[in-house]
Amino acid sequence: MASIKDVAAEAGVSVATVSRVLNEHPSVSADARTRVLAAVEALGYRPNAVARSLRTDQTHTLGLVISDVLNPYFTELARSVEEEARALGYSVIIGNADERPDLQDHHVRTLLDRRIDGLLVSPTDGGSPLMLDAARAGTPMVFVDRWIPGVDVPVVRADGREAVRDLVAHLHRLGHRRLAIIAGPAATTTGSERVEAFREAMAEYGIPLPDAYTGQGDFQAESGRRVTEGFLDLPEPPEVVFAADNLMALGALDAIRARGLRVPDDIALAAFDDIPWFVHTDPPITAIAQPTGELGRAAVRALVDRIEGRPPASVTFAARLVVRRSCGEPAPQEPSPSPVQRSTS
Amino acid sequence: MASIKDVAAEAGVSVATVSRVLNEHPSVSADARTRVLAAVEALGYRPNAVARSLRTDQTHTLGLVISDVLNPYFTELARSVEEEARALGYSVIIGNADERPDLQDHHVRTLLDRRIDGLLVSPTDGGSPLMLDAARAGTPMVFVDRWIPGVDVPVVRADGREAVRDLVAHLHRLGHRRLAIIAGPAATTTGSERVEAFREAMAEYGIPLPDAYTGQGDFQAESGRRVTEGFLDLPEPPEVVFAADNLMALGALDAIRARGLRVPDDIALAAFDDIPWFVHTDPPITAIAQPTGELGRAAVRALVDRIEGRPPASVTFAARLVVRRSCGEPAPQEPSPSPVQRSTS
DNA sequence: GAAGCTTCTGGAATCGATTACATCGATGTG
DNA sequence: CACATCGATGTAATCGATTCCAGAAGCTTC
Repeated sequence: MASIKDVAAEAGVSVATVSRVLNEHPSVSADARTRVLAAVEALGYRPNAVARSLRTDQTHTLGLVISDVLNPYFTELARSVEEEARALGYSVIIGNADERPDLQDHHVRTLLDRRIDGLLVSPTDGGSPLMLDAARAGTPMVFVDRWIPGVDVPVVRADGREAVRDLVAHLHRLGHRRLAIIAGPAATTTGSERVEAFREAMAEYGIPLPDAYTGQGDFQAESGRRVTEGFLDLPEPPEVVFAADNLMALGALDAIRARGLRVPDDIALAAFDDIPWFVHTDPPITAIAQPTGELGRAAVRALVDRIEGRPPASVTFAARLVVRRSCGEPAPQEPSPSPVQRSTS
Repeated sequence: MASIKDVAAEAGVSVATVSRVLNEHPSVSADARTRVLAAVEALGYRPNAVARSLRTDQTHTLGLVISDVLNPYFTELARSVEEEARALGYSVIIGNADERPDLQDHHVRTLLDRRIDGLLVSPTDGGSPLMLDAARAGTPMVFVDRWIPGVDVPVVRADGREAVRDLVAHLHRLGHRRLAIIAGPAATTTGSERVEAFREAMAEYGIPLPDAYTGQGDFQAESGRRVTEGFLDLPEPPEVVFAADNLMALGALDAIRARGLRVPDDIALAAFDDIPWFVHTDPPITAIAQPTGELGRAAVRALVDRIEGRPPASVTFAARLVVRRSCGEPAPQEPSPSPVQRSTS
């Protein structure tokens, strides 16, 4: 592959001049510029990003470490992150932690070794020493969706508290009193916050959340199935199961279906994180929707602000309840195209 | 961030010795080794992958350019690719083309600029000059899922011909005669092949595939909706709609639902590419399943073979029909956990 | 016509690693 | 004892860019 030296030779100038042309430095004669551009064209030359990064100490690359690519929520997040980053002149390298701290560490390490300019993380756990050290050492970093308390890193996330309260109100209005939750890992903020919000909202209606109705999941479908089976085995099973993410809701649906039970007649179901398929499941699932695209874009902007020396800001969006039929009430007319719509930018 | 020089100074040796220790070169004294390792530990030193790549001309990185991350099929593909690559000591950088040739080009260019060791592509179109040039110039490359005819690049894919024949047999047995298809872009192999296979299988039953029953989609949900609306507007609408991918099936479902029609009573639906959610849609959707994980892993192995100087081989897997209720017949008992199962490696 | 300014250009240092080659002391061999 | 061999180490070149610095050429200006 042609290097800058080849271009310089072909154009009859020095490598310094070639570099100047490539970087649009003002003091290059028109003549030299055209000769260089012609040589670039002739040789099909493309600058070596590796060499450039070594010299400039910038990779124009962001790392994004997410907890699970297979989760449509994170997929959409990743897409919007890449989109915004591209618009700002950055590439994105995605690391999929699969909810495993060791894998998360692997990716963080690999990304730091590559000297990415900044890191976007949705932590799987309380934060490994590696990540905390990096943050302390000044690696530009922003938490998105989930965060780690006590670390001085901007957070871009959605607050579901209000929406959870709306959900509990909705359930209460439908007459449900025995509400159960499939929680996420307590080590994640989204894992603990959603239970907290649920418990608090229930308290407002004087409903307790007994331990038996609090199942420990790990944000994966399989755990949703397991926990739901546990609920169904109880002497007095809950009337509603609220899954703290969409994959656990899928698992719950599997478990309910395996018993031959029906939603919402035998048991109601709701989920955190809305996805297009929820419109077409049997029945359509009531969910709490996050402005995922906004989240991703805001996170990138905050990170790039930090990288480029501007003060980054934490941002919190609001989530909102989307009522469908899985909790009992006939759904209101849903504007048909909305949940499938995608930004086509 | 500490460099190899700092480590050398700290350990009281030359950078060459440090490098030797790091690369497990045999001729290093035990004494020097321990001093270097201590210095590495003390400084928290991590080798700069950028500098290393520049010198060795290897990045230990694969590029993966897929057509659409939001499509669960490609998400799963990406996941298995990363998994296998990691096992073989490589990282993966994903580029999402969003079914747009210009974006595909952007990512191919960026990846080549970064001097990735090899490229895995599921082409969105017939192949831009850039990609073809790269292949011709000797960049290790493997096509996965989709490919470009006439280019000397190994292909790892699934052959759906047999499964499509099974599908048509299934539909015929149920009494359906007016079969329509929402095709993918003709520029993609999967776009044209699936229509071809469908047409041929129908021919075996003496059923024609009129133009009015062949809708042109682009593998996105919106096109599935649009095409399906066209079908429903026909004086004699089809009895079955077969969507060439899962997102277009989602769009079709939207369109059917918006008209207040029911599946399969008013119109039957089937899709190419099976996803976990198809078990829980209303009704569960009959689909053709690809061994997606196998595909990803085999593609990585072929690419790494090529990179490391071994002869790479094309591989073709078989797809299989998964019958559910969306075409009319009561579904056979489906082993409950299977479609949600994930490789936990 | 000399001095002082621009404008353009090239030489060379530099980023952080790897690695060919040279060196040096210790050991083995005839 | 002289010489070859071997293990351990350091020096320096190198990868492909960017960029500081110095110098050449062309203009102004007095």
